Amino acid sequence: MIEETDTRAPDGPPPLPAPSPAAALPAAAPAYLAPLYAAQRAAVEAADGPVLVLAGAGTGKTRVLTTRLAHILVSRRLSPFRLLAVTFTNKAAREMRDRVAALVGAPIEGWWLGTFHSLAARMLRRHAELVGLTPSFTILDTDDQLRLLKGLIGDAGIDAKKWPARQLLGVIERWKDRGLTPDKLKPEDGGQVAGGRVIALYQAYQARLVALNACDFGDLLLHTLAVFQSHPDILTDYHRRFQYLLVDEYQDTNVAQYLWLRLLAQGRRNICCVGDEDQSIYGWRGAEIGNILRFEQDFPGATVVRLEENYRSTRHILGAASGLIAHNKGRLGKTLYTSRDGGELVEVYGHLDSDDEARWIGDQIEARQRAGDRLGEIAVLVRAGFQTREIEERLLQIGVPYRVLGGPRFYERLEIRDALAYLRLINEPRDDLAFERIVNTPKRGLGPAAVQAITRLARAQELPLTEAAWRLTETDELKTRPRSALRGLLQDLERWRALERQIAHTELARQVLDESGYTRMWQTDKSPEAPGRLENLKELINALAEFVNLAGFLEHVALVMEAAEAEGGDQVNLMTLHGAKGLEFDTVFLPGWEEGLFPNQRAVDETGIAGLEEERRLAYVGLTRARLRARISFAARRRAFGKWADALPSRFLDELPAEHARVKPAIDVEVGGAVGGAVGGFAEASVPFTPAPRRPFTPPPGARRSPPPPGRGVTLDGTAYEVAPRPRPAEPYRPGARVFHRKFGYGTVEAVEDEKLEISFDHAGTKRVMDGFVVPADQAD
DNA sequence: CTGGGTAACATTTTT
DNA sequence: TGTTACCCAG
Repeated sequence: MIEETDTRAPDGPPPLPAPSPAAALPAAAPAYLAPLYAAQRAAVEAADGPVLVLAGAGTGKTRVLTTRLAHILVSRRLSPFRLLAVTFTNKAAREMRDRVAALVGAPIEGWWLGTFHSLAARMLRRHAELVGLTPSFTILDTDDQLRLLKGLIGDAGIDAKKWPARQLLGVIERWKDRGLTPDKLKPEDGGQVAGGRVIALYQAYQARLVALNACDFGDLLLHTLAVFQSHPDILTDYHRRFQYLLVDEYQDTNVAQYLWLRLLAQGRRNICCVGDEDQSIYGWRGAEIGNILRFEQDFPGATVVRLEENYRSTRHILGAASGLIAHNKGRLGKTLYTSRDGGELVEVYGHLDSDDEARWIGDQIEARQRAGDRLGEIAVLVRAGFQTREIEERLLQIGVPYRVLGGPRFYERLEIRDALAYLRLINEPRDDLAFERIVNTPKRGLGPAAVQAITRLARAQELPLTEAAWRLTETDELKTRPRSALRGLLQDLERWRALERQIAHTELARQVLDESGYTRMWQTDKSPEAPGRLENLKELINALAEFVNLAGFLEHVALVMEAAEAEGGDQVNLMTLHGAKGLEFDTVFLPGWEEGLFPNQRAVDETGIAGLEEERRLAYVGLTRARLRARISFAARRRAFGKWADALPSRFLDELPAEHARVKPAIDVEVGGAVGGAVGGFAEASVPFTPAPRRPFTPPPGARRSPPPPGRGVTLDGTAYEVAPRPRPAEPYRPGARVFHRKFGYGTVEAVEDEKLEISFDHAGTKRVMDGFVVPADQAD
């Protein structure tokens, strides 16, 4: 039987929140319950048994989640040790920790809170031997995985050109997402991938991981799952421990995670999952939207609570988003409503090309700034990371401060990975990947030939590379020079390992980087990025200081560490739509709504209608990030791989309800209202999958392109144009002069050499530029 | 073995 | 356009 607290609005205006069981609470309800409305309160108070909270965008999900945890702790006088809370990102985990602490009035110590991966890693450290690992196992990242797999692909004689490691790793990871270890696969599951040898490759890959005493991300879940399944006593222990389970972003869980949760929930059945099927955007990573759609079958007797009152966005934004998402099938169906009326329509702007679009975004942001808005309340949300470049360039040029969220991770940087490889190798001598990475970094004369000799011996005798290297130094196979270089490295490693027990790990790290010559390598490097790399290494040591030991730090790095948040201050936020989930801003720009880019062509090609629906959910997520205004835009041509490519307006534009969205001309023209069709009439109404004939965007009459920068190019109609640089200045520039460059912004002249200038730009580094391309700073337009 | 050169290639989204 | 992979000369 299903008990459902339903606060859905019938047709017409939303009713007052219906009285719910929660309303009958004794008068002495705790203060933290007061700000909740009925459905929220129901979600908080339905503590026992399975609970599914369907939380629409902006309905106060986080408040419900945190209050629920606080409520369980307080009302049950429960020890935090008895809680297991799973979030999707580390950031979400931190936020939850802080907010619960604020509600309870004290920091909560000792509860199991984190991502699936970090929680699973924590468990696996305790039971590593049961799956053939030691507790100090290494967690590999994508780069390591790829290098490992590349080696195996070569060994198996698979054509690496035809089967890129990336793709094969994708196949293996999707299997892992579904809980499929090699033994669970039938030969036909491999199909013709890698000439029918993927499964064998998968097997070899797993065998290598065990030999390296390593795990990839998927293994953290799968190994833990295997432990639960083969050791009921251990599972029972966890059942006893965890009285309440809480899962955020349930729509983004994959099968392996689902199985993991189900096993843990078997004990007490107190599992609360929170999610929104309309915000499921990780299908490409193996997320199964079916998990949330099926919750009531999986957990019979579940209480289902719907949160549908949106507190975030204006009616128009909500209406536009709802109209769009209504085109999806396979929903549980929620009707979000808001009591807030009015507000601006969602505006749609067409541009001639992506440069214009970027320029327009810059202008709009400056206008908001003039209107007194904070830049931090503005976000530009793009489909793919590369889109930020053009926008960044423009913002740089006009001097609008911005930050890019979710850029490259800290630990993905070259120098950090190198440094970590040293530390990993000290921590785990069997870590061949780390060994390979640093044998010849910095250069010590151990090139391909030496490495090959080590590898050959390691293979023949089934030894880790470190061990094989030791033996090799005792033979005369290597010439004396490389041999003594190798011996030197091995002795250093031994020494550092011994040192680890004696000195603080931060000091150890510093010494390792120093004595290995790694620091010196960057100090003597004169490339412009070298100073930054040294900076990052310093930061690495600082980060290290926050951990009790090296092992703890290495785990943190693999699972948690993110790029340092860009320095504070009031800045515009640039990020991908995926990265924006869970955030909100007053003003949101959504550029690049073009067929092929958004919806993304590959998503549609690879997964068909499911992919298209996921793209649509992504659009929904984007729109619902906006509190006050959302501005969508598209361009008729966009730079791709440095070349211009034509683009058609996204079919999603046609799906925006006309009463909530309006097409606006982008540049210098007055056109009244919509041009036709649902919103814009940019395209024929599209039926998913019959790629409807799409009409190219024709700019509104009178649209004026901003003047092209000096240089050569091709205009929209295909004719080549050439714009001469401005005439040479009458007076030559002198060092110290302030100048402005169209692309790089403001800067100071460092050196003058005939008509060539060396300019140190405020935001774009030092460049050499012809003087005709800059103007004195005070003459900048 | 190293470093500089050119050619080919890539862009979805991330724990 | 920007990065990486491979090739050749020193």
